[in-house]
Amino acid sequence: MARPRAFNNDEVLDAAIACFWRRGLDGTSVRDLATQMGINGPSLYNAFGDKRTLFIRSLERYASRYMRERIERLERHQSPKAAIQMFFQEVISRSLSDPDYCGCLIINSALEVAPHDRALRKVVVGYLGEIESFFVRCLTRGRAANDVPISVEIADTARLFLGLLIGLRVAARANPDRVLLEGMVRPALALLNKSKTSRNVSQPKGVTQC
Amino acid sequence: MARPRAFNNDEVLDAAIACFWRRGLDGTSVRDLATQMGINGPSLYNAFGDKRTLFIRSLERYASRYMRERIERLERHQSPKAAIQMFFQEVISRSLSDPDYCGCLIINSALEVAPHDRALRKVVVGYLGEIESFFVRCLTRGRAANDVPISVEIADTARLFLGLLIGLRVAARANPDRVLLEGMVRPALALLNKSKTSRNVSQPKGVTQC
DNA sequence: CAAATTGTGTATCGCTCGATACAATACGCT
DNA sequence: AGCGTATTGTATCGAGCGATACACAATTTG
Repeated sequence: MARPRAFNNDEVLDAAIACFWRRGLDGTSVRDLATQMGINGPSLYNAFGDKRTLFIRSLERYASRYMRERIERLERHQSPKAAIQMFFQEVISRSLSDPDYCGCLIINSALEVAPHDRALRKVVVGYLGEIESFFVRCLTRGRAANDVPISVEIADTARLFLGLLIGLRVAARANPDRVLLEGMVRPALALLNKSKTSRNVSQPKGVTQC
Repeated sequence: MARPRAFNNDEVLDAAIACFWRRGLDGTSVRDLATQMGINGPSLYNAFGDKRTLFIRSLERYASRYMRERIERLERHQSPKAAIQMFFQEVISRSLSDPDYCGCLIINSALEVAPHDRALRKVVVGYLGEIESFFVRCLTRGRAANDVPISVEIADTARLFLGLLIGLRVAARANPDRVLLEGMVRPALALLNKSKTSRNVSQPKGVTQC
């Protein structure tokens, strides 16, 4: 019963995600946002409240479109162990092919905004927890399928993978070097291939296992 | 042969470090800096050029006072393997007792400024390389002392530790939880104790395993 | 059609930012 | 002492910030 919106919320949110992804919350101005979203400042405030709220909405959409998409796709189509391996392989591939050093919006936010914003910290911690849970599920199912060695302590190994993922994405922003990124992941993934009963086969160096 | 400085460069640099540590480069204003450093704006510019140059000076002093201090102290007084273990133990202890969620200035900078500043990126990458080299040295010496299993691939394991350190400090800024931080480190440090704890038999040289 | 309501576009608010102009000040030097 | 020089304090610059006032446009409802 009034004038309708001239834009689609999800489409302009994607533009906002791109802005925050590259420059962070403080590094992105409302003018940048409005320009990239193709709307005017007042329309932005009318639709999303303020910059921080727009950031929260963008972060939530990012989590769905990128993090959860990857997790659900890998869990649906891969074996538990392969899901973990391909998860890191995809992240490394993405990090190396990104000319803007964007990294991961969630992890960027964990460092930029979480320490200074209690509510946003809880949101970010929740997203990180989803990633950790993904690792826990994969490890649990992998062990049930006898595909993950008994020597792997599931809870701590999931935490290791989470920490390594964070380190990987942060390191890639400063130094996106394939040798470094693949190297830091290799010994961790090797934990999943330790032979359970007899000898194991060492991975040839320089080859990304998948 | 003129009016002398009314302040000590190192002392005010320590105050600048505290500011940048808490809020980052963009999050710290020149007014904040001047106030905390106990000097006036023009004195700051006269002594250090501009904010970015002051940040570089602060970062360099931080690297010496904190990162290199820890590395040199641990390498001097601990066995190679214990140096690595205590390194992580100290970082976790520090992260858990820090009410301001400061993290590590170098790692914070890797995410905040490195992607947007080529010169600073090289500086940060250099500092990260020093940490990686510390791990390489410890692992090399530990293996020479028969204290690190032959199964440990030194270069990649050093990269793993670097990645894990970064992930640890970033995660701690968003979620400083002892269970999480100690858990993510435990499986990595366990790599250093593999064949030792399982059952006796320190590795006879010449027997290749894994 | 007219009234009511909501989005849009222009212009701008008050504020803080990084960085300086300028004059007063305090020291070493001869 | 008194000149030369570097530092200090005050006051402020132009630019960009987040956010909004206000009039106009577009749509639904009566």
